[in-house]
Amino acid sequence: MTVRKSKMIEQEGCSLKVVHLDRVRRARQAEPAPAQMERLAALYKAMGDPNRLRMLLALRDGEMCVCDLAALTGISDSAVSHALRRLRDLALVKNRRDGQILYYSLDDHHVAELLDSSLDHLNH
Amino acid sequence: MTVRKSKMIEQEGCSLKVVHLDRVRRARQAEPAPAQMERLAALYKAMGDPNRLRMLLALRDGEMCVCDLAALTGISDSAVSHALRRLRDLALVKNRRDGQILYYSLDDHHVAELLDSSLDHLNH
DNA sequence: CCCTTATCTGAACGTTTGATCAAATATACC
DNA sequence: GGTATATTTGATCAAACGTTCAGATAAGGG
Repeated sequence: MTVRKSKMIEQEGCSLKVVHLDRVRRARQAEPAPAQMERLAALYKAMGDPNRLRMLLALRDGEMCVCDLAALTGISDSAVSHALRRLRDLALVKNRRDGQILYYSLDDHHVAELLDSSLDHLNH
Repeated sequence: MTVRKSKMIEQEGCSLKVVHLDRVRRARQAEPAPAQMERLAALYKAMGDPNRLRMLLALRDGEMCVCDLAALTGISDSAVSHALRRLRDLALVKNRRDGQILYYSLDDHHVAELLDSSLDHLNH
């Protein structure tokens, strides 16, 4: 039964083979809370899919229905619905029903700002 | 042989079943160039993995070697190396060799700013 | 030159993902 | 009620993903 290096580091009890333990400790302390980390990673992962990203970007200009988004992305209504549910679970979008039609929009202006600032950074 | 709805829309020649064709057209026009879209999605996808995200966040405070990042994340050196290659291919990180050790850092201040602004948005 | 350390590479493998299909639900209109 | 439209749901499946392992490469020190 071998004790793994990384395991030992996690226990903070050993500096075996780690080149800059101080640096690692500092990084640990500067880390956001695990819950925040997880949320941020989940957000990025959700936005990391081209179709979902297209939907989010499109919704910056106003609400759209499932059908519209299917037309925009070229995937089926069902696929769009699945994608929207994921975005809704992450509180990135919300919807409003008008008769048979569900209109989706960005949940909150922070989402739009996040997307906008990312686009800004893309253009150096 | 059935012609699919979305296919027809892509050809801009038909409004069959699409509820708001005007809205879809507008979204299309407002879309960033495909190359930009792909890059943005690739960036988000890369940052969407918890271990890669932790590495990027850690590197905001200064360079670290592969070993350090393995200690931080708890995954093997090899896994870290694979992850770093992916981040390097996307120009998110760069490295500098000092003897046997490779020091990795964020490629550019825009990367740090992107991460920082995302963290800001998390805190409403 | 051999040995050690730090990192990289490629293959393998289990897991997750995103799309599709068929069937279910919800709303509107007759 | 019945039919039509809009959307959701659950199952399924191939493709993509992240990790690990074993072996390769690079650099330093005896």
